[in-house]
Amino acid sequence: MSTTQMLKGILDGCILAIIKDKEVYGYELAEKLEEYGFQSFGEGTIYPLLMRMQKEKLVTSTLRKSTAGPRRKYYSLTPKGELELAEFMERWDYLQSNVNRVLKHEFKGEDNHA
Amino acid sequence: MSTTQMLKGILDGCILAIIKDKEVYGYELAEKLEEYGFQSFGEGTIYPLLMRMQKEKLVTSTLRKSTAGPRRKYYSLTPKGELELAEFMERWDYLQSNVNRVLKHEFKGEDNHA
DNA sequence: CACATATACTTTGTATTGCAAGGTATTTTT
DNA sequence: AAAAATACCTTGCAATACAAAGTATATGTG
Repeated sequence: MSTTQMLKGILDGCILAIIKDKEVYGYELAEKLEEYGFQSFGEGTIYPLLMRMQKEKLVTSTLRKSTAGPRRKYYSLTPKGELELAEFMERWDYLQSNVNRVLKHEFKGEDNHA
Repeated sequence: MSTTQMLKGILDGCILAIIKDKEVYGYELAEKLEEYGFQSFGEGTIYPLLMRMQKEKLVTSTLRKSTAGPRRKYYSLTPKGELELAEFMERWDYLQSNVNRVLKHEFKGEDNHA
């Protein structure tokens, strides 16, 4: 039971959302996630995830020169990725509702205005 | 990317919350979760989880006779379990905020009243 | 009583995924 | 030339939801 486990299947969606907003490269992504309040993510988390998403054709990548190091791999959403993001948001809303209901001991359909 | 993955580390907390409300046995738990809006959970999910939580001393169990089958194993929270539940709720709030911020593209500290 | 059915719990194995650790390559700075 | 920062990749591990198959107990039916 840790924060780590709770990110499973959720980090994907967050990354899709960030990429949709703006083309991003991996190294930059870790920083962005922190700006949104998340803990700091290591590279062992970010890169494999991005590569997995590319394999599933949710994102595409293009290499671009950097002014301060090796070339960056910029990722952007594919149409399939946009669809996946939309589906993720639905799943997330659903999950949120259910968990919050459990924590407040409200059955579905019950309206329990405190 | 599935709903399954998104439950990791969250289902624990939900079960703790349900048990805190009222002593519950495994078979019954699956039904309860559905009442809260979740999909139906198989036994391969519920039982191992309960046993794991007992191993971690978050819950205790007592066998009681049933009128309609073999004895039921009723679970209730230990003080450690209550603490864990409280910590889970904090983690959950935190996660919820962060994910929702990402989905709305609001940085932390930014107030973005539409 | 024998047999089916529903209830109730256990065990084993698998797939997914976040993450640490170690490795490689490129650019700027000293 | 050497060091440091940037940027990406690979391997291996641990946690966990879940399916599948197994075991045992109570009730109901012929």
